Amino acid sequence: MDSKRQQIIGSLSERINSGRLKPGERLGSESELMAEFGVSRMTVHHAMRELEARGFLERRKGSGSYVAPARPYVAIYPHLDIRAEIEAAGGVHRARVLVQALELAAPPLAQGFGLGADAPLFHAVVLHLSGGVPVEIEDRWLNPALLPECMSVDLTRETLFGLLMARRPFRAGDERIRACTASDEEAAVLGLEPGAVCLETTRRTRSDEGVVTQVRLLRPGTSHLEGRIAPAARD
Amino acid sequence: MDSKRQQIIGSLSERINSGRLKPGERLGSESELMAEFGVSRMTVHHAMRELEARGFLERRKGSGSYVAPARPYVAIYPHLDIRAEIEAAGGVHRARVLVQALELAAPPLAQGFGLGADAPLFHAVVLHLSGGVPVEIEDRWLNPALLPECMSVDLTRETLFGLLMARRPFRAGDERIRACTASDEEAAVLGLEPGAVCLETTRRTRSDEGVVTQVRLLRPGTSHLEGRIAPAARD
DNA sequence: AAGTGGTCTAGACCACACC
DNA sequence: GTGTGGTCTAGACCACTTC
Repeated sequence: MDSKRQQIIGSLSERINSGRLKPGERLGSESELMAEFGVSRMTVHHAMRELEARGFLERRKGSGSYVAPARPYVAIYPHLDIRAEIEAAGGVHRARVLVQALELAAPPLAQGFGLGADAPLFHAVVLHLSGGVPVEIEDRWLNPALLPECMSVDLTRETLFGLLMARRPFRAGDERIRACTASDEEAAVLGLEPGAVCLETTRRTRSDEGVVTQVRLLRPGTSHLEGRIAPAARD
Repeated sequence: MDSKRQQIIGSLSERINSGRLKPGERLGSESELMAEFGVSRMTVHHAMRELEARGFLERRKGSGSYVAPARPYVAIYPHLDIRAEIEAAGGVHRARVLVQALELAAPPLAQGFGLGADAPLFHAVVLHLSGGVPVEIEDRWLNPALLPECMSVDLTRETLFGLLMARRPFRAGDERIRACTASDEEAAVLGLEPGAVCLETTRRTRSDEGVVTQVRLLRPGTSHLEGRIAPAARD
């Protein structure tokens, strides 16, 4: 037996999802729904409040409750942690460390981190393999102040992504995906023909203190990213 | 002046976000918080209920309220109308219709739509241009029952994406991104060298009644997709 | 048995929108 | 002024977890 609140939520959301109530249309007032469902006002109120939180309704004080405009859709990709991705696919993750050093970065890169041109950045290049097959080159720059142990970490056992998530949860970031061809060196590392087609992801994550890390991920073009489509979250 | 509910929400979420309360830790009971904040139980209750809905808390009847485990991060790509995307970039959208027909689809494709092999599907191939420059080939299959006017639509004036979004009879879907090379025909249409690198997005959207549409979007490799990184939404 | 969250009520006062 | 949603209260009963 559903609670009364759930019955109201179910009844109203059905009217909206079925299209019988269209975006912009007004619902009954709390008093009207109170009478219709035979419950107290607070019960109606909290049911509608929940529908508002879920993005089905917009409520306007002094005016009424209206069906919210349709939300845009987004594609959601959970591809952030290469190790988790490989293991989810039933593979075994291995890593080969190609670079792990403190380096003076090119000025535009250093500027992105809000550091002077003479401040060294941590630079790592790691080849990730699934069951011995190369799947991704990770080329990462990192503000060493935010992960002091970066030079002593064994990157074959831990991913920088995992470390960063545990130590330095970030707030937000942006990402770009494009198609490109591998350089001779990259092709050799990934075991591809020179000039082979690749998928490149560039990502930058920020916390309150500035840019945390910037990474370029290169995958063979034969691999693909898988995401799902859903209505955009509110906020 | 914040409402009491907002003060409670702010106070509790600050304790969680600052890390003073860690995932899994127990919060005070409703009665304790009632005393701490000097409000009635219902006020505490609804504040915590909202925090639970936002994914900060987990509440267990008979046990207590606990800080929810950290949410994983995901990359989020907006689903944009190619036309809106071009215009947002200051370009002028033009379309060239290469195919607009009802066709008998290959059996695996028809099956995906839950239709018999003898049921025709709507098939459209449209080249989208920005200021005369080709930016995308849209190759779409569509259940004609869900968009009856599909054969009479002027696809140079309206995008199928826009039409479908307006009707939005779909609930969810999946999407794949990969790098590939253009076929000779595709390269000619996009104005690229034969075998040029491209970015391919394949998308399938479903409603309660089955697959609504399946589309393959092909862009020159020089273009890129832009997304953002954020904590995964609940649900 | 004691404590927890889940639900519901009846009543009250408020700020705001609309006419 | 009337009606709307926003907020808060005090009290009640319930189902569940924990001991």
